Amino acid sequence: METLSQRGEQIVDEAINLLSIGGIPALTTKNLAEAVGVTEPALYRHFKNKRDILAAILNRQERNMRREFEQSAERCDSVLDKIEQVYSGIFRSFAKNPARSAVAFSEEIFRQDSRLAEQLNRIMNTAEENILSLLASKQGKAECRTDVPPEDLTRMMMGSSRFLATRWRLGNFAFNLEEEGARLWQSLRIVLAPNL
Amino acid sequence: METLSQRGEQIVDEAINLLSIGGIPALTTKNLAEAVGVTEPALYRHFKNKRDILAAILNRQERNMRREFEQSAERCDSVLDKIEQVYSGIFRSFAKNPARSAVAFSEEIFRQDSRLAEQLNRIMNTAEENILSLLASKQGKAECRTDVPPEDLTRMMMGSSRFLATRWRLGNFAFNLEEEGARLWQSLRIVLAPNL
Amino acid sequence: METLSQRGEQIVDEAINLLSIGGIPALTTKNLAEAVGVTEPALYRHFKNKRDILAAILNRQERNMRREFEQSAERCDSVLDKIEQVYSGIFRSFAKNPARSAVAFSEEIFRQDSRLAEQLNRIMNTAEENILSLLASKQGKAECRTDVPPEDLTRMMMGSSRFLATRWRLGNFAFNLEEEGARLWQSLRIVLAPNL
Amino acid sequence: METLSQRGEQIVDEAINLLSIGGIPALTTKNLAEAVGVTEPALYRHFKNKRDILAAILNRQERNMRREFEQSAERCDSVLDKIEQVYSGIFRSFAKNPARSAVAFSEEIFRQDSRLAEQLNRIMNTAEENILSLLASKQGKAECRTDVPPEDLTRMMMGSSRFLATRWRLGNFAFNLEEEGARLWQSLRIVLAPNL
DNA sequence: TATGAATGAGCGTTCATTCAT
DNA sequence: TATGAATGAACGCTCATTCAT
Repeated sequence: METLSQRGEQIVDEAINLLSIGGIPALTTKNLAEAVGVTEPALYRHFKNKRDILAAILNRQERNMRREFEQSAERCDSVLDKIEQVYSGIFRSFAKNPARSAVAFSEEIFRQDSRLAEQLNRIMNTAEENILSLLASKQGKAECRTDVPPEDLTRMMMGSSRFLATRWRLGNFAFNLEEEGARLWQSLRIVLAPNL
Repeated sequence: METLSQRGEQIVDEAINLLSIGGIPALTTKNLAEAVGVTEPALYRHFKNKRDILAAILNRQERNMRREFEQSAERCDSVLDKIEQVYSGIFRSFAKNPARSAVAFSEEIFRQDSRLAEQLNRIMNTAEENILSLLASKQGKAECRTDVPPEDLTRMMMGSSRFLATRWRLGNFAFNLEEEGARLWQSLRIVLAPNL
Repeated sequence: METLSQRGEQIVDEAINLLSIGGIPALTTKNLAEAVGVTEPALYRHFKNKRDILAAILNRQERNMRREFEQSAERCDSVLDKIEQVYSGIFRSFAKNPARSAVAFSEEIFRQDSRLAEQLNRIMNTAEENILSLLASKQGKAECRTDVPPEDLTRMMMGSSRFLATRWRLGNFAFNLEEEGARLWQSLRIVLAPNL
Repeated sequence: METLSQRGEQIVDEAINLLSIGGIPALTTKNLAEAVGVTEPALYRHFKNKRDILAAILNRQERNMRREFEQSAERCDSVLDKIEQVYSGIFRSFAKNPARSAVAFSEEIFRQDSRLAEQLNRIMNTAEENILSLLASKQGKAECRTDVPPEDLTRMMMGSSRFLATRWRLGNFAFNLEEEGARLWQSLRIVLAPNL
């Protein structure tokens, strides 16, 4: 988790960019060097190998996710508001830059390498735990039904949100993700509302 | 959609196998030919190119999915039972052959090629529509709450099920997918139950 | 020089066709079989290998050339008329089917194989000798200048005609070969006319 | 038309060599790399692809041709001398390295690719125009007959010279090209001499 | 007379990475 | 901190040809 040089950050920027635009196949050292404006060997000044670049992408992802949760925590009181805000934020950023959403769904690249897979798993765990701890709070229990385990509530929220985004990507961004996402969360709130 | 020769089917079998074990990077013509027990050029008697092999994998996937829905339709009366049965079937088959689950989550490989992406999208559409039409039936309306759009109910079912499988895969198959899946569906049934 | 079966002739037809349309790279056994409407191995019923197909093409070429000279010999009295007629016939057939002219200029393919090269050389020899013997005849001597060796006169006629066709091909058939060819022969007749 | 690195020039050298010795079939990246003494990928540091290597060969050809004309222009006064010198120079270099002549007659390889074909056409155009402009000069008009269009005179000179070389190549370099070439030009000079 | 299935050899090209400077 | 030059390994694919039927 050492901090990166400025060039290092730029490399990660461009790597994410390439991943967005052309998927894994586009993330070659050649393309990356070109995008950064240096030669290929220069990349190896900043990262031991390509895997480390992928790891750095995940680090960035993790940091962003953490920040998202922290910010939403400060902004509102309602637990469900906090969670929805995180997802509506994600939907908004995807909608603004559809290609960018590719990165979030590139699990399969990272799964090839066990260290990266673990890192990715940790990220999803963190997200899940964030939500779980919100639901477990006193306020969380007041806002949500308690007749089903909070783990399953979490899965419904995260799962349906992710699923919506997946469908949106696969369907070539044909529908309005933000609107549809808002509608989905309306439904989630009804469905997950406290039992009588 | 022409039917494949026996060799053709075998090639698809082995392709899925390779994809399961090592992901896309493992699905090379060399590995595939070796797995099938022929030389590389022999593959090209049965498929025009590698893309067509990927397309055949998706075809297989589609066929399987359709069959799953048809079989479950025959077996039980309850609409929710039918849907759950499809997913418990999937969970069971994943559990039996964890590596195999990779194929179901290889969306990003297929997204690189527009024709394949469309095919994949169609598959997911079909699954979604299958569920939607079950929910839209008279019996479906009786078994599920009607205060949220059926599209969102579908997303919750599909999304949370997929999410569970994703977590299972990312966590290296550490928990019992079938059990946890059953538990999830118990929760789904509670949450999606008719509003009094 | 055994005569070919009907299928054999058809194969040569289509081989010439392929050569015309796409040059040497297009003359693959796969393309050829497809054009003929059989499978690849079927070609080997009629020819021992690809080289023999090329040889058959040259045979065809040779036969055509011979016929051309024979026909022109019958038709007119003037020696120069006879020669010009052969070339204007060639120009006409090229103009009618420009692609076809490719075959006549595919020397380099044939040169790779010594047997084919020899065959090709024999064809050109025959043409040259045909012209030479016409020039050597009493009438030939009357119609042409005799202050330069007839070999060189021949080279000028054949060379400039071939050169014209080459330029036409390289320039993508941009000018009217028949017209320009007629003009060239007008000049040739002036230049080669009897001295004083 | 950027200038090549030293390695780049060496690659072109060896490419021409291979083309000379074994024709197009011999000009494979594998052979070329071997001839240069590097591995195949190294070629791609200097040329984007094989086509660009072919283009570089043509560039070299073009440069040589231009130089030839320039040098002959400086050396003598007579227009016909200048032209003959170019061709006797070509004959001499062919005679010195017979295989090398293959490159000059590899039109059909280059014709397969439209960009290369155009380049080749431009080369021949340049040669033709060089000669034409010499003939069109005041001195040219004095040295050559004017009762036929200079275009046709050019065709006779270029055509018969090329034809001689073609026959020489096809006949396996059996006769002395330089001598025979000199004889041909003697004849050309007689035939193309001013009409009294 | 033809086919379906396969093969050995080879193609041009790209990959991540290294080394000397 | 970067570059120019190169590499081993692999890629997807096509070639002419053969064999059993």
